[in-house]
Amino acid sequence: MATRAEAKLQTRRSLGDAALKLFSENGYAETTIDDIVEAAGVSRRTFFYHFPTKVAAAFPDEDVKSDSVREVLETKPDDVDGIEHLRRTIDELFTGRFDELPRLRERYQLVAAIDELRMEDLRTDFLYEQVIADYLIRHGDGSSNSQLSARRIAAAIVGAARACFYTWADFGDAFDPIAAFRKALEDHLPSRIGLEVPDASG
Amino acid sequence: MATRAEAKLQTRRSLGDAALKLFSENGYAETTIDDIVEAAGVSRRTFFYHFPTKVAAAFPDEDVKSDSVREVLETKPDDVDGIEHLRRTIDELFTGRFDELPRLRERYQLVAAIDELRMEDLRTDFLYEQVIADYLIRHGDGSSNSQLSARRIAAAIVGAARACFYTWADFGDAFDPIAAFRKALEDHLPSRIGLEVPDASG
DNA sequence: CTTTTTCATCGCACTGAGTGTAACTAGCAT
DNA sequence: ATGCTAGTTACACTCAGTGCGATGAAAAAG
Repeated sequence: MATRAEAKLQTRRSLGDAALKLFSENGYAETTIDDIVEAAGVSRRTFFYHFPTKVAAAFPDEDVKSDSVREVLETKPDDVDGIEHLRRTIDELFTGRFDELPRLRERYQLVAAIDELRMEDLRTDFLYEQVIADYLIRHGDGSSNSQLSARRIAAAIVGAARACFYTWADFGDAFDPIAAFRKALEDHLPSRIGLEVPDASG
Repeated sequence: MATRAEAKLQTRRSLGDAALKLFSENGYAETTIDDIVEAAGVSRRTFFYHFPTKVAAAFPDEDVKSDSVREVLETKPDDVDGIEHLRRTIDELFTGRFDELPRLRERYQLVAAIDELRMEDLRTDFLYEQVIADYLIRHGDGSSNSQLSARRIAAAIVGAARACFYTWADFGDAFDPIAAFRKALEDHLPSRIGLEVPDASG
């Protein structure tokens, strides 16, 4: 065992791997935390040192928090338009998730199959949806229609991201999720900040 | 106490009311099921006879299941087009939720404010999203782009419904959620079954 | 009106997720 | 070498949710 940080990461990986393996083999409900820690060779309490909940073990690399995205959105460079800044941020956020191929696709096939994992995925999706909606609402005129548009756009974008992920989990290399998402982003993001049409047309 | 059915409904209402009251006053995590059943004057076991989980008590009138929507979708009349049948079904599903005004808006303000309730709301939303996506996928050509379009459309529609609800919870009578949703439905549903453009333009 | 069945309610004991606390120990900085 | 930090551990606890069986009154059957 070398450095402390490595050892920590090691146990986290062990727990995540064991969890994913047991979830896929025996089912989510049928797997207890005691099963996971036994397979990983650590104590029960250690599990909760690394993960706040049972489902969280299935997403051990989920580090990007919605708060950090909020911060990025607030530090807009002066030379880019507000919508363009948003577009770039979302684009990076989406494409950044594809760094750790190919285990990602295996994971998402499992996420698509297991209810509880899909719900956790949906939970984080919704956090991003809120961040985007808040950003658009803040740049709107405060009217109900402006708020509605903002919420619709945010939901459509995040929903499109989810659609890309699941279609990719289904079709694999025959489908390019990044290109598909970029197209969706173009479709749904208005060209300028004074928005009223939630779905732009080419 | 008259009929058994009335008494049952009475108990269910008591539990739902007590839960909503305690959630809003003391917070969700701070409210235990023992608190709820004490306030409602029934036993702990009775709670789980009426509701499968703690969150479910906040949605005591949620009877429409996604399975029943699936059935409706499968019994398409011959004289209407597939997309039109879908449009009508979704429209009815959405507008049907506004039958029990005005307690609905009060409830949704709470749902918007409490994380755990929003998640439960999102859970049912996603069930509908899957039903719609499956319907569209079944009518597609089986290609990855067809599946992607189906998923995007379903996500955009259900997301728009959610946007309408939350905007309505915020603005109240100054905002007409039904009209807003009908417009969203027009925007996102393609005019015919051979779909390739996820977002139609008027 | 009597008998039988149904079912909403209740009590009890149990599993499993998640937390608080405090102790231990190996890596780390000075 | 020494004190500090932080990953790990054991124990005890709360609370959500389940299984099972009992009760009593409404409802149906005779």
